This record gives sequence, C-alpha cells and structure tokens, in this order.
Amino acid sequence: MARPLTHPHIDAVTVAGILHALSDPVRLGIVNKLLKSPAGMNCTQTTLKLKLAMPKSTCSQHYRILREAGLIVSERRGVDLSSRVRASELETRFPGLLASILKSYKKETSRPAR
Amino acid sequence: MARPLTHPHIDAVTVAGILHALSDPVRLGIVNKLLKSPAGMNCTQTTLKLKLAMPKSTCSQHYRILREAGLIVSERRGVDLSSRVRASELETRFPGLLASILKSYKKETSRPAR
DNA sequence: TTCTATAGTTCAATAATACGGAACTAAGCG
DNA sequence: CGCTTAGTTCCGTATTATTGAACTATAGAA
Repeated sequence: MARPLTHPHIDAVTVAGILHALSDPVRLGIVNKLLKSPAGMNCTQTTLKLKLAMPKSTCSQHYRILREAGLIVSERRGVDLSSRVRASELETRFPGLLASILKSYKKETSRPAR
Repeated sequence: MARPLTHPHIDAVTVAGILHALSDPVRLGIVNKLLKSPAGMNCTQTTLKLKLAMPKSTCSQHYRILREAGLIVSERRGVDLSSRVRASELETRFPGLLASILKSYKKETSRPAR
C-alpha cells in the first residue's frame, strides 16, 4: 500500500458502523470466512473461497470498509495483505454482538433462505 | 397512505437487510424506543422522544426502511400510524440477534462512546 | 540493479441511495 | 364540505458505491 493502513481505536468503534460494514452480504461472507482462517486471508483467497467474480478494486474497497469499521486488522506479509478479525477486542467492546450476527448469518445461509 | 403498507414474510427477512436497516443511528434509536412502547408509536412521537429535529419525509422514509427490512409492522389507527417491532417473529427467525444489537447499542449510548 | 510477476490501492466516471422541501392523500371532526 | 393532523410521494440535490484503468509495493530471477 502507498499509505500505512489505518485502524480505528477499539473505543471509537460504533454499533452503527459495524452494522453498516456487515450490511453487505459479501462483507458478511468475508468476515465469516476470516474467522475460520486463523492465519488470515487476502483478497485473492477471499474471491476464490467465496466463489465470487469480484474485481480487485471492489474487494479492496470491501476490506477497507471492514477495516475502517474496526472489524479487521490488515498487515502486509510479503507480497500480499493478510487480514484477521479483531475478535477479542470486539468481544470486549460489544460482548456477543459479532457472534450473534454470524450465528444468524449461518442459519440463513445453511438453507435456501426461504 | 395511498397504497396498502407492505410487510415482508418473516422467512424473506435477511440478516443483511436487518443490519442495513439498523446501520443508521436514528433507526437504531427508533427500534429501541419502539420496544419500550408496547402500544406502538408514530412518527411525531418518535421525533419528540428521540429529540430529533427531523422532517416528516425523512421520518417516513426511516419507517419505510424498517418496515421493508421486516423489523416492524405498521397499521393505521385513526389519523396516525402505529408501528411496533416484530419481536417474536424475529426472535424465531434469528434468535438473539435483535437483543444482541440493542444491548450493544445501549452500552454505546450509556456512556460518551469513547 | 533491472526486469517481471503478483497483490493491492487509488483515480475517475457512472450508478445507485439518501436527504428533505413542497405538494398531495387519508382520516376524523364539526 | 372545510379544516386539522399525520404520513406519503415526488423530485432535485447530495452523498455513497461500483469498477475499469493506471499506479505502487514486494519478492524473486537474470
């Protein structure tokens, strides 16, 4: 990246911000996948794992939104960027919130949605 | 209203839709207030109780978004419209989700947010 | 170091949403 | 019907989102 990545302080994270970041099905899917990937995951892997034909720029924007909402931290690892969910910090700030959202997301996606 | 109000079937309600509807601080506040008002609440009362200088059209739009996301049901009561949260239906579809979101919202608003 | 490939970011133009004033519609009352 | 209250709809403006193209960063090869 040109500029260093900015991550908000956990105390500056807001509920509305989190909900907005997760109000996009793609971003919900990304966070869900990230939680299952302790080693972190980059854009390319994301596109592959979610089976989405998504342009690089779009993926980059989704990650930026997740980052600025305080949901993930990203760091460079050689050529690519690795992101992971700020799970423990978020759990302290808003106990149970993320888990509850993802639980509902899984219920919704585990069956034909209707 | 001109057209009859449309409410989605509970099975058509999505997590992303709910999160989007609640990603606006005003709508989060509305839902929070509605849950404390079993008799329902209309736009004017909402503006008063939330102490927001909000135009009628804006309030109407917020209610429409909450309605279309499946969060509330609205019905006419004489001159005004009364809305209430579809609490039990939502609880069945996405157990704990709404409660968890509002719990976090309350935590955030109970102190200076940082 | 220079070249090349890989991974993301930024820019800019277009598309989709949101905000809010003004005009319109519905319901109740006299 | 005329008046008042409560919301909705229309529509111009403003903000935000999408994405192809160009640019930057890093690692490895020559």
